[in-house]
Amino acid sequence: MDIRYLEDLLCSAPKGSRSNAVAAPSPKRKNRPRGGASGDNGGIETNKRPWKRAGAASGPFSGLSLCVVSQGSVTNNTVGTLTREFRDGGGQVSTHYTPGDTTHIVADASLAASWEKLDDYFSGWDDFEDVVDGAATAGRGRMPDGVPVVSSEWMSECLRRSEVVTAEAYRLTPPLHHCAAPATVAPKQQQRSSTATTETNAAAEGCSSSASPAATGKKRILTSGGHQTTGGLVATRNQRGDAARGSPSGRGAAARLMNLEGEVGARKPNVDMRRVSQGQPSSFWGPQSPNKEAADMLDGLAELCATRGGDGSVFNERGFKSAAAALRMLGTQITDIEQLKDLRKNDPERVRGVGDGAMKELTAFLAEGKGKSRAPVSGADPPAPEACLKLFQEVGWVGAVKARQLYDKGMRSIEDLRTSGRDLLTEQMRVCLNRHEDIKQRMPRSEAAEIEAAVTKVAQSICPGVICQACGSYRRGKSNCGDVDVLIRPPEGQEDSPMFLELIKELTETGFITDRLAMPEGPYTPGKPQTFMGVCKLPGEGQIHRRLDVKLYPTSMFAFAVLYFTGSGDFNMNMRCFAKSKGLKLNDKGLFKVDPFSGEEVPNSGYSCLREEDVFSALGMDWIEPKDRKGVGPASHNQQEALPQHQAIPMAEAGSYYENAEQQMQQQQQMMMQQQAEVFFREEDQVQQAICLSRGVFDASGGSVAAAAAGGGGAGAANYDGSADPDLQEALRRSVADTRFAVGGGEREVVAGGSGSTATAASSAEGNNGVGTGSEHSPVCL
DNA sequence: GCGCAGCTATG
DNA sequence: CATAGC
DNA sequence: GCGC
Ligand SMILES: O=c1ccn([C@H]2C[C@H](O)[C@@H](COP(=O)(O)OP(=O)(O)OP(=O)(O)O)O2)c(=O)[nH]1
Ligand SMILES: [Mg+2]
Repeated sequence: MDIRYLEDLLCSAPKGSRSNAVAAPSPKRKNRPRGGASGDNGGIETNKRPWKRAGAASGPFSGLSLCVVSQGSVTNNTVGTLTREFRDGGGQVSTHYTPGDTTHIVADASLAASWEKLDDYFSGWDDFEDVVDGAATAGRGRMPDGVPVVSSEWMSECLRRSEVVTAEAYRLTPPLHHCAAPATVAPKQQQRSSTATTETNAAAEGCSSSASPAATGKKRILTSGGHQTTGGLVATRNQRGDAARGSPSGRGAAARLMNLEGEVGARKPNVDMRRVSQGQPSSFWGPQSPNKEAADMLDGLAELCATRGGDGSVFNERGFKSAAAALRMLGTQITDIEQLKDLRKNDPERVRGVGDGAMKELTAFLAEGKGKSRAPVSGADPPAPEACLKLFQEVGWVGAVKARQLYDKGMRSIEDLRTSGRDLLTEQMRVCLNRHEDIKQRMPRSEAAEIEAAVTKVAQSICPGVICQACGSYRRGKSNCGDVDVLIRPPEGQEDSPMFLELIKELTETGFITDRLAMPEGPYTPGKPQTFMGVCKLPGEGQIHRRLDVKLYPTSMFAFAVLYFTGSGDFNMNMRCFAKSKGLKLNDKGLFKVDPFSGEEVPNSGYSCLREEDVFSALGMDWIEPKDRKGVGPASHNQQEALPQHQAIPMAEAGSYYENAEQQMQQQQQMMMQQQAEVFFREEDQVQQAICLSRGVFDASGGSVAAAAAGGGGAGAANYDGSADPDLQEALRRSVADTRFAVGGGEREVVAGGSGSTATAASSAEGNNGVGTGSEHSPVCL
């Protein structure tokens, strides 16, 4: 792939004459593959060191005195975590720079990328005096000399190897011809318009931190609004490597756990178990990864793949994205392709996602003097074709193919489409074109709430007892939403009412719904989910059109539907992949067994889950808050032993397959227990624990790997051979504990029954009112 | 060389 | 079936 | 395109 395409794409400026041509970037991004981790920022990173409880002062780090320069709450971010670990290892860590004493300065993510910033940091220290417990008054003005300034990766590495690693490789490079410090936002005011093009999780107060114990105490975060680049430090190449790759001889419970994990890891290197929802590594370094430019370049290529479309483009897009994400995760700046080659050879884990394709692009990129912005080639009069394609695709329902057709017919701008292209478009495209200026904007969260309420009101008037819930980015707590995704559940027993069509009709007649993009097909079948997609507008002056999706599901599917519709898309992909690796199929209607021979869904094998939580449990997963449902990296990165990648198992090999499965069972069970224990004991998992406890779930799981699982809905279950079935399935279910999700306390109260069976006593009545699942918005146990 | 989530509506 | 979107 |  030629980089010049990218240049064309990126550099073509908005045309003066043609008002609508090549406009500002729009949020629209469709038809993507699974994302290689996008830009979310997540939570709490955890990690344990073997010497944890060992007496301090004599660890591997005695004699070191670090000055940690961090932005955000140090106690809460990962630097904080690293700090504690480091102290446990005998090192000294403070936020003060003490000439003559300080041996290393550690800069956190937010400061690592720019020397100037770091310098500012030292001069502006006063502003940060509430960081930790010190009126930090350090070397004002200039950067101290002689003391190495390193990225926090250095700390991670030291901790990982439990020895003092040379600082060289982690030194932050001073000269740094200053890669774009783009009108850098002062750390203090990071406010952003609520209708920005990027969503943040800034319902933060409401739904996030509630559970982070360390946060409560003293420090408040610097930024007022949500989004702090929370010094959210992590042991970058996160824990997995650290833990499994068994560090030194461990002691203590924690260490034991880790070693056990290591054993498992011996067979399956990737037993991270903790990641997933939480820390979103890709943005770990925030908007200022040392490799931002290179990563952006790769992301640009990804985008380019998408706009050009074609066979496999979806996967190309994903590929570039994951390479970009990997690069962003690197704490050290790559200035020479050789550095990457080394990493790929010596520490492949850290650069997972960067393959030959990306290497090729990076070679070219680095060669041509990175800082130097790529030739501002185009921007010329004939708009770059790619730019046009991209522009057209910002209109709903116009994809790569249609965009090219339009281009071939001479269209060059939105305006062209409006004046002479209308009859080239489908009805859906016409609607989206009409409303384009409105629809392309994201709406503030509050407006999404109003829209939800508007729908709810009418729905309830038509069908008392109905439940409506906005899902999607709204339920994930985002501060702005691209559309509103409303889910509807009629009261049980009324699944056959025509309320859905009535609702749409009513909303249309009142003028709330202005356009229809898609409606359920044909003759309507009771008990079947129904979907409306369209455009709506709240009454009143100054309101603009918004995309609205409404879906109705019967009660038996509702939990699955909520899970699906809450997303994120990446999260769904990962979770479904995980389910698949266990021989199951998860979709918006249920969780089913899959016949390993045919690859088909086993009839009547659906698990009965009335609440979202039941679905997590059924998969052996710990609950994940909606706000944390981000999905980490492509599932392919975790695929390692995902059993039959899905090909049906040939009859001939069935025997050995079963044997294998059976064998695995024992050790798998053990593994399960370990994990349970891990979750139970690991203090960093207080969050999860708290949630579990509050849900009254823990009692049910006390080690009992029991129950559940078993034959799905008796009937159609084992139709490919009753023999080893439940066991096989059990084995399948347990066999893959991959890194996508923390696999926790067994099956708990879920029951795998025929789809009909009203799931077991839905244990805790409250269920959802834990931390911010958006419970305040959820009228029902989800 | 294979698989990459799983599904719906439109034309 | 291909395309686009959730 | 990436991992296996
Ligand atoms: O490829 C996809 C796209 C979406 N979804 C699910 C998850 C997603 O959260 C939900 C709603 O889709 P939407 O496109 O509205 O995404 P969102 O998460 O709500 O973000 P936005 O704020 O852009 O609407 O549908 C998927 O499972 N797969
Ligand atoms: Mg949405």
